[in-house]
Amino acid sequence: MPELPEVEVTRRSFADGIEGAVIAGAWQGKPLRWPLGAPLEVLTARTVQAVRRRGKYLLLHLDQGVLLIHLGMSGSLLFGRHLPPPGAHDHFDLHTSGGTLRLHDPRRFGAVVWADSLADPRARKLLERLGAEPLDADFDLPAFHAALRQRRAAIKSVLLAGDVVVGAGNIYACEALFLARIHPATPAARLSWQRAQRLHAAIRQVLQQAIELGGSSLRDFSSAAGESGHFQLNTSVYGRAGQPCHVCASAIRQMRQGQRSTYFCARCQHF
DNA sequence: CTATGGACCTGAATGC
DNA sequence: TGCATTCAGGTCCATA
Repeated sequence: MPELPEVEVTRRSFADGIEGAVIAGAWQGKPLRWPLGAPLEVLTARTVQAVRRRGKYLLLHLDQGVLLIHLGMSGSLLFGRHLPPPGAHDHFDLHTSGGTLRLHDPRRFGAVVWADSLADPRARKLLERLGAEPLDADFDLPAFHAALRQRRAAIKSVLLAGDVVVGAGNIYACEALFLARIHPATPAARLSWQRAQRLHAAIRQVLQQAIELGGSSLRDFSSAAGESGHFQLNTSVYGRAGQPCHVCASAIRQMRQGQRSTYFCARCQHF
């Protein structure tokens, strides 16, 4: 479930508990998407100074170096003082004086990567192509519109690529386009200033709202501790193929764009 | 350079 | 019931 809102809610859920803690050691299970890039021992005795987020990456700033964590498609983090032994899909444990941070990731598209600093080529390779932070001031409309004008690809694909603006994955890209009443297959370059403005606002609104909703739902997810606890998505279009549009009641449609499902309302969303 | 399709991996849901 | 196919919230990489 990790798009920007879920990553941000996850970050907030353990940042206070781990900041200032000292790492006692770390454990790795099966390989993740990329190797850590250093012996596990580089982490030992380091202090976690801050937990930040860039796009869908979590950045654990240590007193020496930085740990980049990505949740991939199926990853989630658990933080606690007394975790059970790692299960089949737990692949990384960071033991600290404040508790253990555990990466659970059945598909293993996630990653934990160590770098000397954010200037380290290993970190830069992962972060340098990322687009604007949608909830920050640097996500400004003129730059957004200018970037879109240079892309002939479908706007949905451009959003997913994450090099114009980060954070909206398959769910929230569909939701934002619905809110902005833009057809997902519209070439990005064809969006007028006004429509880019609607999309700009929609992206922010959808992500911000999901963070607020995610807070309560994730809390009950962690208390369920591995139980059914799937949090309820309140979507307008995503996953609603065939169901009536909440605005116009026509059936929500599903199509394929770049190997991903896109959901949209053909009546509300225009080219 | 941009755009597109394949790759990575596992489990759940669907289809015959 | 059993087995095969499809699909899933991401993104890097090779290829046109």
